[in-house]
Amino acid sequence: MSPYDPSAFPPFAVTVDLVVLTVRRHSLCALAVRRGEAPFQGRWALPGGFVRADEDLAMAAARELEEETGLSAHDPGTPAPDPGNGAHLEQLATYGDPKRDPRMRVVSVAHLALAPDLPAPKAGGDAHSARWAPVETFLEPEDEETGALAFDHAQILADGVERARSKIEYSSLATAFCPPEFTVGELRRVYEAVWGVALDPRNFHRKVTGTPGFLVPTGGTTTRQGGRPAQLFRAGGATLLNPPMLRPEV
Amino acid sequence: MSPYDPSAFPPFAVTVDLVVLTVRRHSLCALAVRRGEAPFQGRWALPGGFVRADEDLAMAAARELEEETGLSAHDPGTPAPDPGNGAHLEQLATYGDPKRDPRMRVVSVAHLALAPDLPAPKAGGDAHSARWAPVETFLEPEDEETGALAFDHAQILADGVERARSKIEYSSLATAFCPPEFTVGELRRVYEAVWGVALDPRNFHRKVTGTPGFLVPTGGTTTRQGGRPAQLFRAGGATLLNPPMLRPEV
DNA sequence: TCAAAAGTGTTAATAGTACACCCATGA
DNA sequence: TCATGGGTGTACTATTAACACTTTTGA
Repeated sequence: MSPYDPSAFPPFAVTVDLVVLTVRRHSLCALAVRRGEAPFQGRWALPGGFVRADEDLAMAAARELEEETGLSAHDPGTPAPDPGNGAHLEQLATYGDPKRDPRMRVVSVAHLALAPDLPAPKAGGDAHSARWAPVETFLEPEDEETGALAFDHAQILADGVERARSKIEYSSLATAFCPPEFTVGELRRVYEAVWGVALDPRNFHRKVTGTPGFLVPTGGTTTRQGGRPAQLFRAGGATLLNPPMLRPEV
Repeated sequence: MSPYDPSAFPPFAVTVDLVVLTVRRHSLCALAVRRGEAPFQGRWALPGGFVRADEDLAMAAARELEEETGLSAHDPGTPAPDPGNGAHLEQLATYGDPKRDPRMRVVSVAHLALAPDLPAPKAGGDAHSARWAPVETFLEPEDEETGALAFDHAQILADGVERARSKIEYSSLATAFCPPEFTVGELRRVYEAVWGVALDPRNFHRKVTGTPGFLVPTGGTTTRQGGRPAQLFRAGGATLLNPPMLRPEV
């Protein structure tokens, strides 16, 4: 066989699908859009679309993210250039089962985006309906109507959630769910929402403030959570946490 | 825009490329094949090929692996069904820069395979030349002739090596580099080769034998490494190590 | 008898856990 | 004044790192 014969190859469509996660009201939420056409018409799905002919995969994902949410994306490597409305974006995995789309052979390169809770709902470039809902709504749907994502999107979402849950253990990625300036308590509530556990506020405080490069104080304080004023922090330069945050068992 | 219009989409070729790693003579080695045709004719490249029209991505990767090495693949989830010549195989990442192949738009879904040192060299289904070489040969090539992989394969290899290096920290994946039965010392030399560090044999022994489910003794012993006879072990059922192996700094 | 690798014991330093306790604000 | 989170101190435990020491083989 000739492994690189350019003349004879089966044609594929390539799409990007997005797992967009945020933390709202103490729970981890994902963005879903309602499908306007067959197949799976009327069902909820992950946002996504075709990769264009001249476009890199990361570019396509960033474009789709911007179209759906108004968020600009920044690469994992570089710190947020636009802290106001930037989101973390990284490639997740690729899904290529021959039967995953009933119409044709589609390979989808899924991406994972993590965003702070958006003050503006969704900047709808398109007029289609979209919503944030707790990930359990889609992963353990009680009702086909409100849950049960189209295609293999439930699997993609599950993989994205798992990636987020494990990656905040050993990286500073949890700050991607926070506004540009945030308190230690707000960061702790992100961990609690993503992991679905309760953490000791005292030990958490010592841990994150004691990890060099994780948080840098801005000098300001806030009382937006009530109680004693809390120091405000920005995300520091460190991306890898050593030692990691420990996710409680059970 | 219509995100799922099946009639108008740019056609892509989809390939799988393989980062196949093994440990030989105390160093981490990768499999490369020599390209017989343009572009990059005569240069070394990662093994790979087109995904067929009716084939899943994992199937395509397993097929290419078998064609190149004679190794059967087993999924990360399931324990090796054929401990004799099975390899660990998992998806790595997808590379889709529009210019990564000068001929046409090719999206490559890279996979990572980890195999024990093969007694038989390579079962060449094809007659093309192939070789194992230390990963540094390709990642820091002193000479274009012997190193310098084709396309973006140096980046793919670097990503695969990084994945392997980090994953043996918190999983039992290092056993994929070992024969079906192995000693603690052999497992330690795998860690040392992959990380490029020296580990304390005494603490390593306590650590791996004390982690439940990591290793199960077979009852046999061997003196194939010289010195006092060492117990033989098989890989246990555990896939996640908690607490993880710690990679020394620097 | 010696070298080489396997394996055990011990100890000091480090890091995590569980809580008692105080602080600064708004209502 | 009280409730609410923010933040510090401290004792206890678990894990790691360093290394002395014994065991069992082949040469």
